[in-house]
Amino acid sequence: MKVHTLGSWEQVPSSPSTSSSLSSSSANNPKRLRPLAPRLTSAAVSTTVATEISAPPKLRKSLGSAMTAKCASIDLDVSLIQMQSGGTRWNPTPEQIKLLEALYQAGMRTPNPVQIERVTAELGQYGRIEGKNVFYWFQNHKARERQKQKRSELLANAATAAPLPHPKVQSQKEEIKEFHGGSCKRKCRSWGSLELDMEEEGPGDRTLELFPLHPERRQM
Amino acid sequence: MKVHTLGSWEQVPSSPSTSSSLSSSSANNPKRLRPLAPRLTSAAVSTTVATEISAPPKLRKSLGSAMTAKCASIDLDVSLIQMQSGGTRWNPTPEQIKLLEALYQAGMRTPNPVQIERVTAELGQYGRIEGKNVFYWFQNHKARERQKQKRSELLANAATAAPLPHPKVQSQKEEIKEFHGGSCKRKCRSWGSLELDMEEEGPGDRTLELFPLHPERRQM
DNA sequence: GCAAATTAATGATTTATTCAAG
DNA sequence: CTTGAATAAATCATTAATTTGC
Repeated sequence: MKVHTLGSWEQVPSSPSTSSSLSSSSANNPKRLRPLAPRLTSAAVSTTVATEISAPPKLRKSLGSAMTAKCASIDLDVSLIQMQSGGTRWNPTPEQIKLLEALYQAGMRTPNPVQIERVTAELGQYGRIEGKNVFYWFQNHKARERQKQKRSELLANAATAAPLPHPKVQSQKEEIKEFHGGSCKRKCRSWGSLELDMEEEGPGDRTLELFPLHPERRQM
Repeated sequence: MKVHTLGSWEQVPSSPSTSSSLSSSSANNPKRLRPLAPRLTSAAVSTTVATEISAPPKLRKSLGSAMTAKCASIDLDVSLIQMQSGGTRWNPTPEQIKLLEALYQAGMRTPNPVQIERVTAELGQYGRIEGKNVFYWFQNHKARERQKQKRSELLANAATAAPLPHPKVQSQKEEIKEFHGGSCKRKCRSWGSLELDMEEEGPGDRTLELFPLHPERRQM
């Protein structure tokens, strides 16, 4: 059965839509992380594509009214499906975070589909989670760790005034590169469909979705 | 149902864990080493987290009461993963390219899962193709068109005024920012589950109304 | 104490770069 | 050289944490 869980793409246009805002996105604010204050006033302007769903102005994740969303040609009421489970973004539980960090520390960086599946399954014990969350988490964590480090490095540099040519911390790049140069070609993450086969156990809110598409078959 | 079609992957389970051998980032490399790190730890990373998150200084949310310090262990043993290597890369046929370009010209830029499905199915008539190919094609095409344009722009500029030794551009952000700041509410592609049931070359002749690709004129 | 207004974090997408097959 | 594939950086968007006025 395939549940064509339509990509959201267009959810409930309910959110206040912080539309424009300043966006200035300050070139660089060395002081601290970007403040980035999203003005959350009720401006509601967006007017999305408006091909469908003329949802109520306000209605977040509280499925109170059943708006018969009629996207494209799917008759399922997506509203229900969507609301109950993934309307909002993933919010990791402490346990999940702990595990993820442990894995990160152990060296995991860009898990492949299989790994993602496993991790997801494991973390699923502690709360709702999908493969993409795992993937994104690693992406973001990696990037932000790097960011953090870079920042501190810079700070240290400035403070000491004695710029170390080679900071003790030398980035994994070296290592990786070596690795690659050594033999194979780039590793390739591949977008597996990698679908978990979970049934509907319980209120199950697992909308299984992972990577964008499913790879068909080997070509060639 | 459930097509565990693992995408192409090619993992050589050889790499020794290299657990936490990360070093850090070299501040500046003239050559910009490429991090790139999918050679993931394929060692069994057993992580046991027996941490009872009893009461962190700042309780996150209503964590509920079902939190019984569970112990979790994730065993990642990727050694078995060795799927058939993904072979060669997609090589579009002229027909496919034609269609893709037509779609591009018609305004398609970042197709959502459903669109990708359709396009893939359609193009599948002319040769093997996977969803990711479609996705990548649009990504690349968009980027390269932009690149091209920028280049010509720059060239024009150079002709009129500055010598401009390096063709290296660095001001693309300007434009993009402007673009975003404009008005749009980002579209959001969402990773739909979008699962096709068709085995291989499923639909011989899907009449499928061609890519809607609505004139929605997304500002993109 | 509480609820709106801010701010800090961080999840989710998009764009820019880079690598390498053909 | 062209371009499919993949990752990193930048950015947008939402949520929790914190502050503020009552």
